[in-house]
Order: sequence, then C-alpha cells, then structure tokens
Amino acid sequence: MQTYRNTKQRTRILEVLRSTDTHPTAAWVYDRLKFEFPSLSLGTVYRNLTILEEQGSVVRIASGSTFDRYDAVVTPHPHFRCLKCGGLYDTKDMSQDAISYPEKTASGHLITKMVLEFHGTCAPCLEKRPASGEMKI
Amino acid sequence: MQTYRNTKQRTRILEVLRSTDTHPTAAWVYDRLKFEFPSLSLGTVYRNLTILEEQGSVVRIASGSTFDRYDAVVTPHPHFRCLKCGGLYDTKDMSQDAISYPEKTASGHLITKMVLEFHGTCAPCLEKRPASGEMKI
DNA sequence: TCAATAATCGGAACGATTATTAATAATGGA
DNA sequence: TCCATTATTAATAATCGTTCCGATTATTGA
Repeated sequence: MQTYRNTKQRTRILEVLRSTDTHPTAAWVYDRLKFEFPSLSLGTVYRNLTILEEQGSVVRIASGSTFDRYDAVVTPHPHFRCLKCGGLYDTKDMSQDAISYPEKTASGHLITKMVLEFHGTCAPCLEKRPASGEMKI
Repeated sequence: MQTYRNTKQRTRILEVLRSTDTHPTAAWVYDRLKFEFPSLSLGTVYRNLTILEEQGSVVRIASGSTFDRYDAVVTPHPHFRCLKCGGLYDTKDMSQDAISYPEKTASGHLITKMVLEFHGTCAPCLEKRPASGEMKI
C-alpha cells in the first residue's frame, strides 16, 4: 500500500484546479505553474493529476483523441461540449440529480457513476458565425 | 463542396460496423478487413470512419486518451462503460428518450445532442473478482 | 472513352500521455 | 535532531492512437 506525501507541487496543482471553472488540461496547469516552479515537469503534472484522481479530489473528463480535461468539482454534474471549438462548460442551469438509475443494469453491470453531456455549439462560436448558412467572403 | 465516391473499402467498413454491437475500434475494423483487402491501410479505415461520421452513418464514441469507438446505431442511446476493462456496452433496458432538455442552455449554448453514459464494473469483470474485498493470494 | 479528382496505400509525422532513471526531499523512528 | 527509507521530482525517451503526406489508383460524370 502506497502512502502519499504532501508536496508543494501537488498542493498547488489542486489549488490551481480549484481556482477555475474552465476544466483545464494538464498543459494549461503546467503553463500556469511553471513560473512558480521553474523546474516543473509536465510529467509531474500528469502524475499528480492521476494521483489526485485516485484520491477523489479531481475528476477526469475524457474527450477522446484530444487532450483530457480535469475538474476539481467532484459532485456529479453535466457538461456542455462545443463541437466547433472543443470548449467545455458547466451548465449551471441544468442538473442530473433528478435522473435516477438502478444499481445494476439488466445485464448485471454495476453502475457507480452517471455521466451526462450536452453537445452542440457554444455561445461564443455562435456569435462568430452568421445566423444561418455559410460564412460569406 | 466535396462529393463522396463509393469505394469497396468504405462500403465494407460500414457493413462490418453494422454487423456487430461491440462498438469496435478502428484497429478492430482493420483486423477484420485486412484479409479481404490485403493492402488495406489503417489510415484508410480512419479516414473512412471520419467520412461515415460526416455522412451521419456512424457515431464516434470518445474515450479520452484511449482509442475511440464507433457505433453504427445512430439513434441516441446510453452506453455502459467498464472502468476495469474498458469495455463498452449497450444498455438495452435503459433509454434516454424520456430525458428532456432545452434547445439552448441559460448561457446561450446551442444543444444538438445529449450523451448519457453509465460507468462502473461490467458483469464479466465482477465475476472475475471476489464478492468483496481484495483478491487473496 | 477520357479527363477530373476523390480515394487508396505505405509510411512518416504528430501530439497527448506514460515510463524510465538518477537525483531530491518528505516522512517516521531512533 | 539525525538518519534511513522511500515517495516524488525533473528530464528525457518511449508509447500509442490518430492524422497527414506524396505518389498511385479508381470512381465518376461528360
């Protein structure tokens, strides 16, 4: 059994993650901390994010074939993903608390977590484009 | 505007995908077809899966930092993902049809699709492990 | 049939993540 | 407090899924 030690790096990585709601990537956290720890390594960020996930302090949000994102809000909540820019947002007006599901599926799979996502075009990307049709000239 | 052509490879890729409910990866499809097309390239499989997705014949299921999977059932339906083995299953007993959501979020994001996943331990993985506690010896 | 060009093949390139290694530093006990 | 233990770090190499590239081939509409 592995015992975790407290390091400045890990502490700050969690603090940085808790200070934003932008669901950062490992690289974003690294950029944010490399001035504070000039010798910080990207591998350290990755390893600590994995450890923080094991500890339940952080949730990993997979995005398939692009970079993963991390969220320090571990309470289950839905996300909105923009298919144009890849942005990931919280949807504060929506909740998944009311959706109930069984402990096991009919096939006997044990459910421990429900993940709900909405996909589409985010408000900033909508503004960049004409109301309908293709961009002209 | 790009026009699509019909190729044997693309046709067979879609057929193979429609012949299974295992949500295959690109590599799985490639293995399945490389005897039929000895000179088949993995890049061709990837490109065609992307084209089939553009055409709406196939849905990509992202799995973050592991291989993506593809589903020829394009009707929205929830999936179960095993966190032990990475397996992806349909949950035939569950549906997401009853869950309603607005066209736009409060922040103005345009929603075009809802993705619902259940995570946990699948039945085969449950059987491999003792009912509770850690594996002994 | 023929020209235009989309699609293929093979391999190289890419980017996010993980593994490796030696050096460093946090921890618990004497 | 000092020391031994060992988790953690930094730097870099390696991995792996996926995409891109150039030359060739195949499909399509005229």
